[in-house]
Amino acid sequence: MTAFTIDQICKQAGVSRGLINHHFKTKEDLLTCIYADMTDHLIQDSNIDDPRLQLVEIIETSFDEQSFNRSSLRAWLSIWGEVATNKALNSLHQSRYRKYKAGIASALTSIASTARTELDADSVARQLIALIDGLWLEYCLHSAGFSLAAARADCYRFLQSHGVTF
Amino acid sequence: MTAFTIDQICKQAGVSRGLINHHFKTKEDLLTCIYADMTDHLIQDSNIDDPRLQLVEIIETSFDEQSFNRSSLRAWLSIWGEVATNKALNSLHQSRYRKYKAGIASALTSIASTARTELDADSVARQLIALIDGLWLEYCLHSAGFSLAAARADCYRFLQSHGVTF
DNA sequence: AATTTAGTTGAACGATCGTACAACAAGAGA
DNA sequence: TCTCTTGTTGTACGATCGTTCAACTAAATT
Repeated sequence: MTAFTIDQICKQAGVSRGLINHHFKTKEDLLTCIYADMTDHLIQDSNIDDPRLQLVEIIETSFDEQSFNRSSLRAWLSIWGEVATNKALNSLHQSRYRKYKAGIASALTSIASTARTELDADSVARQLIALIDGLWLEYCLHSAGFSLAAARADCYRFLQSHGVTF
Repeated sequence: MTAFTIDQICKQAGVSRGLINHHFKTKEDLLTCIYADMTDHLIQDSNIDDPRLQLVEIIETSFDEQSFNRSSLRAWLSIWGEVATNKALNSLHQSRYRKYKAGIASALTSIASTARTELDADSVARQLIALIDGLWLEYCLHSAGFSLAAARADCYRFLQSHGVTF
């Protein structure tokens, strides 16, 4: 049951336990910083104009092996547990999710308007986020027979089924 | 950081700590039994003939407030952590997921053949599972503004976008 | 009636967790 | 040079974790 503990972090990072305690007041603080750092790229204003490429960037970075490999699962499990009970981390999660979803919905609306297709942007954005999270979770939970490439392909297929062409 | 501990289970269940230890050799054993119990309905042979209603049943039971409410999140977080490291629980998860996905893909293929539409059943099944898991996770992590009814509606919209009518 | 088995309790154990703290090194600013 | 801040280490403490175990109750079996 090797959980996401400070000792484990120290061992992997090669630093002392006191150092982490110096930089992060509590473990709640540490988890908050980790969460903020891991989700920064999702809410930053994109420097890409093409809404299609904005969606591509989200999908590619969401399944980037370097930042979201299987070993980061334990961190996310701890964060999710804390989001469910910790008020501060929960409100941070709420606001980030809202902005994240709004950005995707905006890109979808832009694409639909040029393609002259009908689309419930908010619902599709929510579905895409859930799809990304669910696929990533299943990728982490399956040691074999589940690749990041397949997950990415599923996301693209999902968008194509809503008229987003690449 | 009130995790999914035996003490917490005892308190909520109103039984002693020794009783759980008597029925479950280790905590790994307990988590395995919980996992098996919570996923039994997903792999049982359905007594429903209509493949559309099979999918409806999966979606409805997946977002059933009585069995999959927010308080079961901690159990799932523990289980997922164990699936990632524990070999026995991992192989159980693998086999259950395979059967779960195969059942959905079979229903989708059946629907597509009668509707004479093209469909990558395996990919859509994988997407649906990820969608369900992702929506449920987001439902648990959002204290407000996210209802089980909305999650169900998203699943039905997803299926409709693949030609499954209700 | 005697014995075995299953159900149940609570206390005790080692291990590990997050936190607090004293101590030291090094560099910046006065 | 002296002081103050910052970075870093290691130890120690109290709380809590999963596990073990002795003990008791009650039903089932012989």
